[in-house]
Amino acid sequence: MAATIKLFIVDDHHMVIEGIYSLLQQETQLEWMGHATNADSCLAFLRVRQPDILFMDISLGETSGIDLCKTVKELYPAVFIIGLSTFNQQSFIKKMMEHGASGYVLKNATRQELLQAIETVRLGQTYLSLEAAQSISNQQSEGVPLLTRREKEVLEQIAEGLTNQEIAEKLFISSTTVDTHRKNLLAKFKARNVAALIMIATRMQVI
Amino acid sequence: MAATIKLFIVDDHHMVIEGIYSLLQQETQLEWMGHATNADSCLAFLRVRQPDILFMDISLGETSGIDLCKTVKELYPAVFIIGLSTFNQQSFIKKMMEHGASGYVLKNATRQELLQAIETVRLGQTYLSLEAAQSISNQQSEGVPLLTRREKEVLEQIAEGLTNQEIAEKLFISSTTVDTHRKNLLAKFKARNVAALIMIATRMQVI
DNA sequence: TCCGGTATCCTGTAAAAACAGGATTTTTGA
DNA sequence: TCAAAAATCCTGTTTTTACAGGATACCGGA
Repeated sequence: MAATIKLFIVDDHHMVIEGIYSLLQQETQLEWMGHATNADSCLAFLRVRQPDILFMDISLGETSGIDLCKTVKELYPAVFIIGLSTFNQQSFIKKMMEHGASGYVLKNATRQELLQAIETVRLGQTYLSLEAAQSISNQQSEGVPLLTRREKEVLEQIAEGLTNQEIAEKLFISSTTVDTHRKNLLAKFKARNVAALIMIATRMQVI
Repeated sequence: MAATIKLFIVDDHHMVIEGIYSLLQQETQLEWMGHATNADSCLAFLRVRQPDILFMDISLGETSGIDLCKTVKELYPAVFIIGLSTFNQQSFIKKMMEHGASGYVLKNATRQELLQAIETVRLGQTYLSLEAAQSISNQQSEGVPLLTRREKEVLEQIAEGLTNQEIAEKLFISSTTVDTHRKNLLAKFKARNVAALIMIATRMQVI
């Protein structure tokens, strides 16, 4: 690598901060600018200086990493963000990427993986750790049925626990119409009943 | 402290291992015996040598830290175990304690907290990190309801889309019993119906 | 030993969902 | 503009769930 790459990390777990420091401390081409343990102090730091790459935990106590990711990208588009998480939750990964993250590594990543992620992201490319990549490519889009606007609305209301009658009143349609949509939803998701429907839909991140 | 305290850590996240090493490396009265990234190699190590204190992650990939905790305590009652987790999940903490853990710290613990935990546990007392203690006392309010073994089984089957009758046959019980469990599940999760139940339960990562 | 929690089972009713098999109107994109 | 897709609405029947209000048996911990 040519120039020094400036890094910053925001994570509410000291062990993780120390761990990532420790794993990368020998790399002379990397410069640690510091760390923050919450969204506010991270933003406060960024107002003064910006790193090239920002490691960001997905769950920052109260504030979600997703939100912070969005904010940072709006204010400082040049900062590349790499998500950090112990969860291999594809929904989180997806949302972070949608909000401008450039990459994603799990906290059980090795030194090699971290370096690879930094390299890749710095070039403006996307890095997904192996497990994360698997997780994304596996389920998603494969087998996710295409829902109409109305079907999605009805599905959300069902998930809220409303009955057909209640949904009908809420959406100003007949309960038999709701029933039809329900029927179509079950067919599209190949679900036997509403329990399986909600289960499958949440797994597919439709709701 | 008088004698050297021997430590070992089992955690499947490199960052956490590096982090805890890093946080405690300056303490001369502490001796790191090493680390393991899974239950098997941890047990393999223990067959040869035993630490005074064993830091143990609650989620070790496939194997649960809960199980490992139990096994270790059966084989080596003299080893004090301190649970480690990013989750502030009261049920996990409780289970670990029930299975012989002497303490519990969250992964966002500071150096001081870790030292305090080690000190306390070494004396045979119980150490719960502040947040963990709060979490235990709070419990019900906004937390995940405590499910029994059977309720969890039934919940899983409901999520699969099985009817009461089918679940009954599968678990070799009466369908009215399944109905009772279902009733209790709805009450515990404060759900109006099965749709809301599955929604809430998945959100809480119970299923 | 006794108590509380768990698990089991029951009867009965009302409500809701699931299933079958339609039809009509509205929207929309090639 | 015209067909396809979407959204709307029926009438039924059957199955399942939700809810009410019980009872009994077992087991592990105080």
